[in-house]
Amino acid sequence: MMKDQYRPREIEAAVQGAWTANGAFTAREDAARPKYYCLSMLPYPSGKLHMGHVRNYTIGDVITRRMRMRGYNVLQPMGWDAFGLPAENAAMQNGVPPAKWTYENIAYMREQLKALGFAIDWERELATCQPAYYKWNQWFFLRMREKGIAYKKTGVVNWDPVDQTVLANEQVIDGRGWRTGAEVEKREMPMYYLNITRYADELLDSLEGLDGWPERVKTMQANWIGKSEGAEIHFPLADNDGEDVIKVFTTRADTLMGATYVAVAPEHPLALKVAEKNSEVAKFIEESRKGGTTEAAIATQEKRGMPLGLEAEHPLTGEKLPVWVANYVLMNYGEGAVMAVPAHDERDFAFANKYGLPIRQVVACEDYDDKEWRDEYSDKQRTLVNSGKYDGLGFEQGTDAIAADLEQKGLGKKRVNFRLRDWGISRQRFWGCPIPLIHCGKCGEVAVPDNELPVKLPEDLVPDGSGNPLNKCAEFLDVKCPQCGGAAKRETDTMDTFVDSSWYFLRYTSSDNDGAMVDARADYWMPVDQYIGGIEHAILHLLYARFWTKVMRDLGLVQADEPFRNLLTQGMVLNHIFFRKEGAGRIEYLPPADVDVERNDKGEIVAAKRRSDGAPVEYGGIGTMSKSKLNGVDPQSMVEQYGADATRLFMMFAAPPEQTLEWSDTGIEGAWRFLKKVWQFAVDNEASIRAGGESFDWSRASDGLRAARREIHEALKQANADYERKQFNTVVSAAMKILNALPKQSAPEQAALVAEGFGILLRLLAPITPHVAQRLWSELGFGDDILDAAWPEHDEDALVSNVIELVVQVNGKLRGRVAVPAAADRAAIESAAMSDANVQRFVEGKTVRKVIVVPGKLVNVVVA
RNA sequence: GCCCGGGUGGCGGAAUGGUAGACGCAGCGGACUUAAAAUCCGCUGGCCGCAAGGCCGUGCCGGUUCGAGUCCGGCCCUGGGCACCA
Repeated sequence: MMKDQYRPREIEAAVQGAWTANGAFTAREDAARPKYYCLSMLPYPSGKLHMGHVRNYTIGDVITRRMRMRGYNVLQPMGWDAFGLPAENAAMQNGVPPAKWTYENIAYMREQLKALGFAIDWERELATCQPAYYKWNQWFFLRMREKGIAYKKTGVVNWDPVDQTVLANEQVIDGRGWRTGAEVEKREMPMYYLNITRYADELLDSLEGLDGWPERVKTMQANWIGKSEGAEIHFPLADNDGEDVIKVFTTRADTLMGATYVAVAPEHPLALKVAEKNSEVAKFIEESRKGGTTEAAIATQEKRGMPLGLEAEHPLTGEKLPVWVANYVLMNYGEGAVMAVPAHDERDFAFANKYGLPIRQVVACEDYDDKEWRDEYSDKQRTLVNSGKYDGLGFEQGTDAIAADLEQKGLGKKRVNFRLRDWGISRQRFWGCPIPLIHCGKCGEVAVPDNELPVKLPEDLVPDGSGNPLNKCAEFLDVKCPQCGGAAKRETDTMDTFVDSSWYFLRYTSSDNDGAMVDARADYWMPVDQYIGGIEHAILHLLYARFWTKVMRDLGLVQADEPFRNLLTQGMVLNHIFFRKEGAGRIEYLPPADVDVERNDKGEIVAAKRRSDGAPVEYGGIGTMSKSKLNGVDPQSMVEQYGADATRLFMMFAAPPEQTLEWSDTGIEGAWRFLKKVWQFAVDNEASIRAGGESFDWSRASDGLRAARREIHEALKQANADYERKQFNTVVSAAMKILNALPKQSAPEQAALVAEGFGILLRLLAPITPHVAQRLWSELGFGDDILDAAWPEHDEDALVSNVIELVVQVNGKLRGRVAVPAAADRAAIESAAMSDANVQRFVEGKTVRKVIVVPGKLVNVVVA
């Protein structure tokens, strides 16, 4: 007998226990079955799960479980992105080593994931801070170093003064550190780079083949790579000690004959050299360096510059052109210098007008006015004028001809330029993967031999906030040089944590292999069939992972060209925000749970009060759940209150996966209520369900039974289509429709309907609410294990009806409904439609022009 | 400025060019209860109407079509990405 009450905690614990006991989610390579690798982005072990995690992993779990029921050999692994700054910060606060903090968080969050019932193969679990994992970061870094893909370069780097570390360009947002928000400073520092630009073309071109990726993610990557075709042009310097040529990049080489000056960036070596002797220039450089780097500042910043007192030769005419330093030239794009063609470039135009530099029109435009810019001046569809032998040529011909002449003189050539920079991976941080190098006074920089890997990070050090503690750790620092045996020092820089997450999906396939980074099992599982994660990783992580996979391919480690076949970027989880204004402009946020809300007739929030004392509270609208705004909802308390199934169900029902999701307390209660109804239905109809399992001849069933069955199969058909396009909210709707279509208290003659319908319902729900589905499935005698139950498909015969209702329109407006036999021919349908009284009213006295019949749907009578 | 999304009831959201608002939440009414909770039943886009039914309605303006939330053109608002990119 079934228990009367739906008790999720009891059910979920028991079902999860059974899964663990029989290793239900252990994945084995099996050539006989089609494989499916379903992967969610691994979490950072910050302490506890948040709702974004729950959403992410529920989406992945739903896909995983459904594919398994459809007969696929499915792998869903899990791991921890375990290196990074928060562990260091927590260590400083609590005086606990980052390792301890991290491993404790992992242990806690692992239990949370298990309590949510995800079908994860825990045998493959990894944490990127484990030596067994990062050993291969180091090993592969050395391979890349041998190939020149990893190389050392001193460069200007972004220095975050708060975190005391170097940031990648990608980690600088509006001139501020992406974590700290502190204004970034420039520093020179030797560091290691990965030559991702070598792969820029392939990374761009193979985007096209990624049909399973959202278009916008591909666009963002393409923009980031930023390929532009043009030419490199050299402007010889007339007389200058040292530098002999200014290199520029341009996409408009055809307009070279219109160049009237050359401009370099404030950070350009030439400008810096002049600044040594010219305090005016030095002052200008200093000012433009601190001139705001924020978006708004750049957009409104005036174009400013000053002459350097140098002259460069035009590469074709030899004409002497003044060299300027200008704040609108960017050091980190192209060559940090431009040839200025004021007549045909809007920025040069403004600059030339401001400083009275010459403007020379070289592209045909009628009524050219050198005081007022018009967009047609930079139109590539026009032909060259005032350009000597190049006159009359178009953009492409002109570019080709000029590039050919430049090449002959050794002063330029066609070239492709990328916005993408090489990836600087050195970090002056402790809690990261050590870069496996040794500095020897005699031998220089020496690689740690493979058989001495991994270079282990001491797990007992506690950073104190004054830089990297490895620099003070003799045990780590002092080593013998692998080449000469003399005293030497270890490199103390660690790798960017994006390195760790650039290949973890490959390690899952071979996580128990101590002797190799990956083995043949990688080629069984790769590529990942479905990857799920936040849109915030659309550029960096996904680009790095694609790059890393291609390098591994080129070093013969894997066959895959691309790591992720299908990508789903889930939307954020939002909640209401409430706050109070304290004195001195301070804002105090309040958790929504502590606030009582007053709504107007339209349901809009008009007032809010703190529950404890009734003090008024301001409503801040809806925003992403965040620690600072205190509007997060703890998944743990939801699971305790409503169960994992209800939590998962609400997450899937509240919005389609890619859209933002608004948290709703009443919404999760609705999900909970639905599961209670499902349970109650099983209790009330147990006998029918057990009795109805025999095969049944539906062709002899009553109209009522067949109508109910039709509803169920229509909902099933819709659910399957929606599962296929990953619109899980309407899958849940379909499940609700099925429950609504079933008789609440079934009579004996309804047994077959109830048994079939409820069996369909349980299997539709199994991926979303696996515990309750499993319990009811086995309890009601459908089978032992719903995990491997056959996925339900609708019965086409069930959709057939003897009588169908057609909508009748007159001139496209709904005027009536008529029931006709399914077999009715066109004439019969038309006459039935015309005989409807209301339709008659609108047709009377008018001429019927034509009648459109859409089979099974509607009739539209066109009158005039 | 350029490139992507998105604008549908009180709310979350449904609708292969064919009944706009499925499913749920909230609200209202009723049943059960001493009462409350839970549960169950009904109503619920706006306006007019006793009703039958009618008119209006998917950001705005126009177009294509027998028929447009859906397709096309032009706007407005909004979210995101990129950006003095040469």
